[in-house]
Amino acid sequence: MRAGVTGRRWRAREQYFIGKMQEQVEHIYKRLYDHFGPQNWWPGETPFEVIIGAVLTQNTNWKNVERAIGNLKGVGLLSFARLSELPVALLAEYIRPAGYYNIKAGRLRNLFAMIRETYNSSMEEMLADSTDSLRRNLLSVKGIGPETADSILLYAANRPVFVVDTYTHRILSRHDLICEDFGYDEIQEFFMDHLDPDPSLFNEFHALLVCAGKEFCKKSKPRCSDCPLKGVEGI
DNA sequence: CACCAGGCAAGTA
DNA sequence: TACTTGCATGGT
Repeated sequence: MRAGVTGRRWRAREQYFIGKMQEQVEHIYKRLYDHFGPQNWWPGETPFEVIIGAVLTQNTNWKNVERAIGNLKGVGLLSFARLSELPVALLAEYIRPAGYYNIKAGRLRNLFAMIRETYNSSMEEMLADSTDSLRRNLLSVKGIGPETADSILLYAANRPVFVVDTYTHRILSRHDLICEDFGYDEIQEFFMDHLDPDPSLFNEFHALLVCAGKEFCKKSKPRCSDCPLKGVEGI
């Protein structure tokens, strides 16, 4: 009996904090949206282009990625059939502007091999797989980590998966919304536990965080004076 | 000139 | 397990 009452109180208390956290996460989104407006991130014309972009943008400015993709597009190589047959040294040359071009050429080849073996070289088949299965298969590829995998899931496959990047970690920890030592999965949970699983919301939210990071949360500027999240703190 | 960008894996102790 | 290093171009 007493245990029941305690349990109820504990649950009520827990519900209260979950509610507060939800408000907080939605509040962050609203602040960013009000300040930056809709981003409408469509990082490619086709799912395949989005996938290539996701790998090429690893620790790299998007502007450089556009150049690399432009090179491939310019010679009509931007399809799985053409690109997966291209010799790795040649692929590296085309994507040179994206930096780390030898590493990334190898990573793309690893990804192509997985698509060939697991999804019969079919984009359609791959994009029709379940979110969990596709994520596992992407993570099994050498050179595809959690952020790249989740970017593909969200931006190419339109799945409700929150993408975490260095800006996300930096912004949240500087505002004491998460612990500094939170890892990728913990940060992802922070969002996914408190938001409706809506791909377009996750898409916009991630884009807004990147936008805010670029302007107000540089590595070199420990504190920023007029960031749109000023005053927002953890509970 | 220095520092940074929408990471990831391999090496070291 | 926890920390460090290599990978590389192009912009500020």
